[in-house]
Amino acid sequence: MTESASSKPGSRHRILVAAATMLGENPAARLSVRSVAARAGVSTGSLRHHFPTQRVLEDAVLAGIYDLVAPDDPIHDTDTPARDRLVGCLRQILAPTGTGRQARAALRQTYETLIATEPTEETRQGYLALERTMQHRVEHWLAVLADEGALPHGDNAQRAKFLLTVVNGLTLERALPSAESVLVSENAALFAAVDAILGG
Amino acid sequence: MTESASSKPGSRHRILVAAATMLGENPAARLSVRSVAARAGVSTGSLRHHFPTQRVLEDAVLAGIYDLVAPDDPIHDTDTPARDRLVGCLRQILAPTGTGRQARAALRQTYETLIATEPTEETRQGYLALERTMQHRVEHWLAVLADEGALPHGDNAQRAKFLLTVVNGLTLERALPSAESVLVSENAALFAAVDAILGG
DNA sequence: GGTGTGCTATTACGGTGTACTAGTAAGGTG
DNA sequence: CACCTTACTAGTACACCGTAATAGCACACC
Repeated sequence: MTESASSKPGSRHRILVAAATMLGENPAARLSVRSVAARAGVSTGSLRHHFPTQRVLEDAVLAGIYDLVAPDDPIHDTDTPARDRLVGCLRQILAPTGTGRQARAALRQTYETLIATEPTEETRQGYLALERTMQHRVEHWLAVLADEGALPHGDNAQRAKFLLTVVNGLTLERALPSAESVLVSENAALFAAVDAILGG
Repeated sequence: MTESASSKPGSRHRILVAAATMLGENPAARLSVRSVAARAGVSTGSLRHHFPTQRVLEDAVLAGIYDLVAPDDPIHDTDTPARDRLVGCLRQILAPTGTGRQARAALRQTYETLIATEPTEETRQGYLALERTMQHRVEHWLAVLADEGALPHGDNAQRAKFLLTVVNGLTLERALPSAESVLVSENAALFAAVDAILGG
């Protein structure tokens, strides 16, 4: 879809892929102005022109990381490590939330239908159904990883529940104010959660 | 107990009170080397001699604050295992949320002041201060556990952030409909999160 | 031709944490 | 007394950070 855009060597795009790559290599990377600029082969001034502030850069990376790193369900892409795949899948769940105003709007939806007042039995069942599909989706991913030996056999239901709790926390935090961009800590949280599953 | 120590005008103590005072005046203060050194009337070199790294400084002042405020914190109950203690402490910050209608009311509060509309800068700063307090509290718990060897030394800030993300997820889930009692899966999630920290 | 306009590179400023060196005061030991 | 060791302090220096300001370049448009 960005074929015309990628045909142009636009440095904005290169900056984004550089930052996303760095984050992929090291989830706790700092994405400093100079390091990203150097990686992208541009100068800090150029970077600052496209992304006036660090927050803007990080949010942009966060918004675009899915298209750049996880185009579609990557659970079967055995080229990349299992943990990266699982993190990518979880991001898929987290993606529709968006950031900033969008995240608040998304939370507004669930708040008004489920929390503001005692939900009707119908909406309640609707949410529970959606939650179950999420649960099943995550469990499916875990089953795939377990089949290929990347995950010791165990209570995948409980594991999935834990992962969804983390995702819920990130969803809430996306709508809440934050001192810095959620990008880094969110990435770290996802990897920490996945490592807790895979390593334990 | 430090009466003899406080009788000596030792700069170490002055540094601690300076840092604590700054944190008292503004919970979001940065506690930079130069600022607390200037506040304490010492040089950066002197500060670095007593507190070789910034983390040591922050942990020291955090320990001082919380031991002075809450000396009977369950984190110090060395009779029970570390993971149980940490889970108990996390429960402590999860407790005021309540369950059911109460949890929805609690979430309603934060929703209306922070998410429903773009929050004012004042409320934003207020929330960020509160979040920082939580962060410091969890970091203090982790520092205590690290001191007694139950937790390998590492990036406690990131660990605390992860734990708070899980707590946020649980608070959200407390307000959402759930098929089973939240307490069971909640317990599992807390232990899973704590084990992810302690075991990794 | 001019003249904007978008993009880039360079440089600079103030901030951070940390490392290093020199100097000083105290306290023991010959 | 002299001497050395130790704890402490100050000052400076380094590398990095985010951001702002400036100047140069290419290209479209009138």
